[in-house]
Amino acid sequence: MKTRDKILLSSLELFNERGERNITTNHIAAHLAISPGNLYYHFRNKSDIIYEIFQEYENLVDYYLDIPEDRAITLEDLTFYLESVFDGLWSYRFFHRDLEYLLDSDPRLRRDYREFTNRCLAAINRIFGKLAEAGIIEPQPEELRSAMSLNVWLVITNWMAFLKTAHASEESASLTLTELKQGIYQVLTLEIPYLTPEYRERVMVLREKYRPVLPEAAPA
Amino acid sequence: MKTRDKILLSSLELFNERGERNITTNHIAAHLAISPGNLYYHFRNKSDIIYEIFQEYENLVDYYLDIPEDRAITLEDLTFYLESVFDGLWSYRFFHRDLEYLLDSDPRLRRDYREFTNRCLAAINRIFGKLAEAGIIEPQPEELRSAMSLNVWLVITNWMAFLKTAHASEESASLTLTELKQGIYQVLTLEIPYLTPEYRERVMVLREKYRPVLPEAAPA
DNA sequence: ATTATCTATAGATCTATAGATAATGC
DNA sequence: ATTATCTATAGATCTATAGATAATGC
Repeated sequence: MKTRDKILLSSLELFNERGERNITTNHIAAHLAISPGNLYYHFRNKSDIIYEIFQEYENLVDYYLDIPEDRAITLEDLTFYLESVFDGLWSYRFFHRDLEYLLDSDPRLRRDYREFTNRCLAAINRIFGKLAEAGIIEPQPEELRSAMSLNVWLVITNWMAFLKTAHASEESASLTLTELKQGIYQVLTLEIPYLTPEYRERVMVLREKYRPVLPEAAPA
Repeated sequence: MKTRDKILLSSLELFNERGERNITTNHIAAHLAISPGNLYYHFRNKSDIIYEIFQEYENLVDYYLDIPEDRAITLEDLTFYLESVFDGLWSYRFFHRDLEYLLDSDPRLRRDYREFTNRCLAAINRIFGKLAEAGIIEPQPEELRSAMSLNVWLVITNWMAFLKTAHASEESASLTLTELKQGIYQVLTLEIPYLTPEYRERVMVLREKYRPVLPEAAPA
């Protein structure tokens, strides 16, 4: 593998494990056993590395959220979308952790991320529309559907922070992909009141598979 | 005012305006026109300053979320709780922005914040219970009520990040308390399907007051 | 010839303390 | 006497570059 790609890969790994804020260009170079000078030969600075990693993330999610126009949607499709989005969040989990700082530091990233969010919201909205067409949920007015889509997005993008800050009783290192996917339980909770009688039971069974194991309130 | 209190106040102000990550002990001292040495006379380090500020935040929210045991809850109470929580978020808005890093840096804060979250979740849960008692929403099984409470919490604590990252078209500095409170619209959206016929219209009118003005998709 | 890499380092911070001095409260 | 403050600074990073050297591809 080319050094340039190794830098991107190691950076992602280190960012995910220890947080972007805790990783400097020195750390990345040291981890790869190359000189800092070499790293700066391939990238102008840390921001450029992050920007490229974001573009990978964006492409991945865009690819998964490509909603078919020509056919009806199924419960299996819905499961796939949810699983994929949480897979993406997991692989690039450093990103949302320091999102605000990253966007403040790089105008390109701010612009791209805003558009990315809009695409995701539009995709969620379209999924709600197709779920209604498929008779899985009751159709809702556009106004409500948009607000619901936004709530889905807020729950999805905040679930990991919740796990890392409130759930984990000790070090945050212990977070697993399985726990992360329990966020699907929370997303499906949002849809319960809108389910059609025909699908209600099937969705409840699906939801049950992701039930989070919440911690006891910590002892005083 | 005592220098110690001035340090706490200025720190909060600077953290909120420019982000905790961008503010060093030097910045705080310079802003107050005192020497760094003086700052370190009053606080052992930045973490200690943040910990005290968190305790203020915690006390404020605990005070607002004191749910009365002896009487029924009204729609005005609900409005008060929602407004208060967003007021608290606004006053200490730096906190959630860098939450994960802050908790990783200070075990006391991690422990306290976890308990704080649990108290907030319990309060939301209790509010749902009392709303049902008051005939504002339909009663729901405990299982569902807990999941709903968690979703409310996820929406509340992520709304500001959404505004700052996706909504704001230019600099993040422009965020206002009014925009922040439009998060109430999103929270009330979660409750719509559970409203009783008697209260449905009144809650919809209340919700309408907080309707967010969402941005157009940015031009390419 | 061009591309990739290393060594060495300047310059910019930041944290935190030691030690001297000034201000305050009995 | 005690509390509050300042000056000065050591020590630890981190970013980013200049300039030399090594490796690679025609």
